[in-house]
Amino acid sequence: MHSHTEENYLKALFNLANEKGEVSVNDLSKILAIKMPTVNSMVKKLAGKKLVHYESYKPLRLTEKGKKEAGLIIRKHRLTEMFLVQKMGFGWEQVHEIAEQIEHIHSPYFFDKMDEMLGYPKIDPHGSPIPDKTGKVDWIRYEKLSDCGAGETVRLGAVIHSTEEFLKFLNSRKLHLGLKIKIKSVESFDGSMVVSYGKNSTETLSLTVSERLLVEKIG
Amino acid sequence: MHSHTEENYLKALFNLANEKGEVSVNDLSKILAIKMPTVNSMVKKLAGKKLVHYESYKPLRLTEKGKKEAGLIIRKHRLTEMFLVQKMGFGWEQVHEIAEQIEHIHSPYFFDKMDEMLGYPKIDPHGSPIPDKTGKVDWIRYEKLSDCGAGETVRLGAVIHSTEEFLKFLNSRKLHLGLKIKIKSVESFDGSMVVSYGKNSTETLSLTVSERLLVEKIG
DNA sequence: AATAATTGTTAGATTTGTCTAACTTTAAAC
DNA sequence: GTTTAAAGTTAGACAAATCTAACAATTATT
Repeated sequence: MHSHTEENYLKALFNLANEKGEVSVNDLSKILAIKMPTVNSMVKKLAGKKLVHYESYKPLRLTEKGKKEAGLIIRKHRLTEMFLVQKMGFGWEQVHEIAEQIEHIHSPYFFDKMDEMLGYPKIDPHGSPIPDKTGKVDWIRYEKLSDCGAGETVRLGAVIHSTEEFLKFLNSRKLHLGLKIKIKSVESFDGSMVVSYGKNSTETLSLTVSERLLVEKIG
Repeated sequence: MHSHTEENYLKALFNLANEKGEVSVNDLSKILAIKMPTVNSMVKKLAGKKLVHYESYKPLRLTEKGKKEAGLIIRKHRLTEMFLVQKMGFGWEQVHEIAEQIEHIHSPYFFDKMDEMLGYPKIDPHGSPIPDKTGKVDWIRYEKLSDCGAGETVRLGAVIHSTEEFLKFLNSRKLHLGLKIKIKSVESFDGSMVVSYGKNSTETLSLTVSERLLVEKIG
């Protein structure tokens, strides 16, 4: 089908589009750690395959075909992460690197089997939605914890920009998906939040952290 | 570490050496479906990395380093096959293609976890030995069923040249590892064998089949 | 032993994905 | 509204892994 390399470009385009809206050659270059001229020639190649809409000096956009392909790769990535956590006992902070490689495996049976064993999960271990078999993503509308106010109670639904570093930090604070969090107060000058969750503990979360936690309001 | 391509050459060299003793550029070329000049330049490159002993017009030999690297790749392949069969419910005829891809994943944790979940298996689903963590293989000395005689009773220990086609054939005859087989007679003119196993069944196995079944004599 | 067939090697072209250097266009700053 | 900075593009080089064509060495055949 597509090369390992092409798949990485598609995936990066997909993810960047969902984070920032418009995607530039420069963004792609930074995220992939590949120089701009290389990216430029590659997106032209992808445009030739009708995976990307490309016009000089204009933002990059995936075609419908490109979105579907990207969605299917991300599906493999997220199913793998879920499998690694649920069936192999890895921590949510350990699975990205491995899934990054396994997502390129070509074998419908393999991923279908994972899906089946996992009971057709809708989200991955970080709360991100798993695209369906057509590559379509069912976006869950969460809001950032940082956009919530004092007195509100929320449930932690997903984590974004989930680097190993950040996930280890969350582990150390016993912060996990599904956790009910009460916002006690918000410091207006630095945006830090005092919250409580779990065993009566009281914790302070910096804005850097609360911006990366996606929640739904409850009660 | 090494490229995907290099790993495939090492694995092929290792397997060929264990099947035929000496390995030629031509053998490698055929097994990898890569033209001889390409193979020639590649083995020189591997020689440059001290993985292969190379001299013009002489048979190819893996160095100790090469054997170790190859053993570790084969370890990953066979652990994966075992995992797919034991933990994911695949049939022994379905796992080769998938393992062929997963063997190139770089992640000690991933394979260690498989190993642990499987209880540190010594053989794969086809009876081939799984190299240890240093890449060393503990060869099991089986003999071919075709080398056994009438009246002998044997246990099926391994299958060689196990293509999907062949394994499906074995499935259809209910032939599986560990099965006790009694040799009733051997046709001298074509080498075919009349055997019995399982539920009193009587089967005839062609030489083509009995040459690919490795057994140990029992009682 | 001479000849034919097979195997191995060399040389040079091709593709993919990368780079650097130089130039152009668009956007930002003053 | 110039000028400067950032982003984008073009051109050309390069490494990895492949190929074909031509030639050389070894092995097999008669």
